[in-house]
Amino acid sequence: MEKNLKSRVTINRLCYKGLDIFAKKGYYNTNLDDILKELELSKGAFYHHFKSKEDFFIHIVQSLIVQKVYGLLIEPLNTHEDPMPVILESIEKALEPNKSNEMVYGFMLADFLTEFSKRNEDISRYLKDVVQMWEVNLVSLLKKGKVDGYIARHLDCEGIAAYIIASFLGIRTLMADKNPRQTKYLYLQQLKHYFSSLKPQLELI
Amino acid sequence: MEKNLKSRVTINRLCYKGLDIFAKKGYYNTNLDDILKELELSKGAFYHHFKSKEDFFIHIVQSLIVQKVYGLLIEPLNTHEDPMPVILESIEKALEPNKSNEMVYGFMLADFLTEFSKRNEDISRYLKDVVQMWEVNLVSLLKKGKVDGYIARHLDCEGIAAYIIASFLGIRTLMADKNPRQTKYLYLQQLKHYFSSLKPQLELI
DNA sequence: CCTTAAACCGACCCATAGGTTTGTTGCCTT
DNA sequence: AAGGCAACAAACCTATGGGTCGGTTTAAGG
Repeated sequence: MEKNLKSRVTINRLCYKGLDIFAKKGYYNTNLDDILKELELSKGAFYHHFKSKEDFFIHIVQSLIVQKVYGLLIEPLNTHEDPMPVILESIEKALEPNKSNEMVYGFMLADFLTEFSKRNEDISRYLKDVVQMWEVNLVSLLKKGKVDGYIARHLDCEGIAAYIIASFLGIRTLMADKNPRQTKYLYLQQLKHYFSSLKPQLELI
Repeated sequence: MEKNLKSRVTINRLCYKGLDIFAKKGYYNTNLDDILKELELSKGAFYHHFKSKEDFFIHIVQSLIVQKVYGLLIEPLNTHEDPMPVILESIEKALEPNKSNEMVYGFMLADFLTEFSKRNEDISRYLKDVVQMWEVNLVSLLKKGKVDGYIARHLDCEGIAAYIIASFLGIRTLMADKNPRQTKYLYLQQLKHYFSSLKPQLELI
C-alpha cells in the first residue's frame, strides 16, 4: 500500500478504536496496550504517529468528537421552523445507542468533561470548546425562535440553553445505571413539557 | 489522650481531609501522600485504620457524603407546604460554595458518580444508593404535592424527579468552568420556570 | 538494484502510587 | 513496674503504564 495512505489508515484505526475504548472504560482507565492489542499494533507504531497519549486524545476530540457533536446536535438546528421540536429530536437522536459500533448510549461528552475537569486543563479546554459551540448555536436558534413567535418574549435564551445542556449532561449519568431506555423516555417527556411552557401565551397578545 | 478517642480523632481528620482533597482533585488523581502530608501522618497510620484506599473512600461516602446529601437535599423536603419552592431552595443551598472549608460549590456527588461509573462498580453502587435515596424522597414529596393540589394530576412524578436530578447533576459540570455564580443563577431561574409549569391549571377544574 | 526514510516492532526504562513490613512510642491493664 | 497492644513512623516492595530506543520491514525514488 502507498506509504501516505497506509499512515492515514493506521491513524484512523487508532482513533476510532481509541474513542471506542475510551468511551467505554474512560481515558485514565485505558492503557495504550488495551487499544494496541486489539489492533495488533505496537508501541512503536503508536508513538510514530502521536507524540503522547494526550496528543492522541486531543486528535480524537478534534476529529471524531467535534464531528459527532456537530452532526448530532448542531447541524440539525439549522432550520426555520419551531426550534423546540427540532432541539428535542436532535437530543433524542444523540441519546440513542449507536448500532454501528458498540458505543454505549450516544456519545460521551459529559463523561469526558467530568473525567478531565480536574486532571487535565488542556484537554478540558478542548472539550469545553465543543460544548460552547453547541451552546452558541442553541442560543442563536432560540433567539430566532423568539423573533418568530415560537418562544415567549420575556424568557432568557442563555438560561434556557444552559438548562437544556445541563439536563442533557446530567441525564447521561442517570442512564449509566438503571433502565436506560426508561430513563431516557422519562427525561424526554419532561423536556418536552418544559419546552411547552416556553411558548408564548397567545391569549395575552 | 485516651486510645480509643485518639483513634476516632485520627479517623475523622483523615476522612474530612480526604473528602476535601478528593472533591477538589478527584479520587484517582489524589494519592494517599497528598492527604497524609497535610495531616502529617504516615502510611502506617493510614493502613492501621483502613484496609485500602477504596475502603477509605467507602467509609467517607457512608459517613460524610450520605450525611451531607441528607442534610442538604433530603431533610429539607420534610414539609407540608407547596413542594416546589422547598425543592428549589434545597437545590440552591446545595449549590452554594461552602465557606467553612474550601469545598468548591456545594457537594460533589455528580463528579464522583461519573468518576467511578466506569472504574469501580462497588463504589458506584454506594454512590448510586445515595442518589436513589434522594430520588425516592423527591418522588414521595411530589406525589404528596399532587394530592395536595400543588402539582397537576396528569404529570409523572418519577419523570419530574429524574428531570430534576439530571439537571442538577449536569449543572455542576457547567459550573466547573465559566462564571459559576452566573451559571447557577441562570439554572435556578429556569428550574423555577419549569416548576411553575407543573402547577395545575386552576381554570380547568 | 540499492539507498533512504517512513512505518512498525518489542524489549527496556522509570516514575508513580498503592500496599507491606519492620520497628518505635506511649497509654492501659494487671 | 512490666508486659501488651493500639497508634503511628518510615523504609521498602512491586505492579502498572506511559514513554524511549535500537533494530527490522517495506514502499518510493534514482
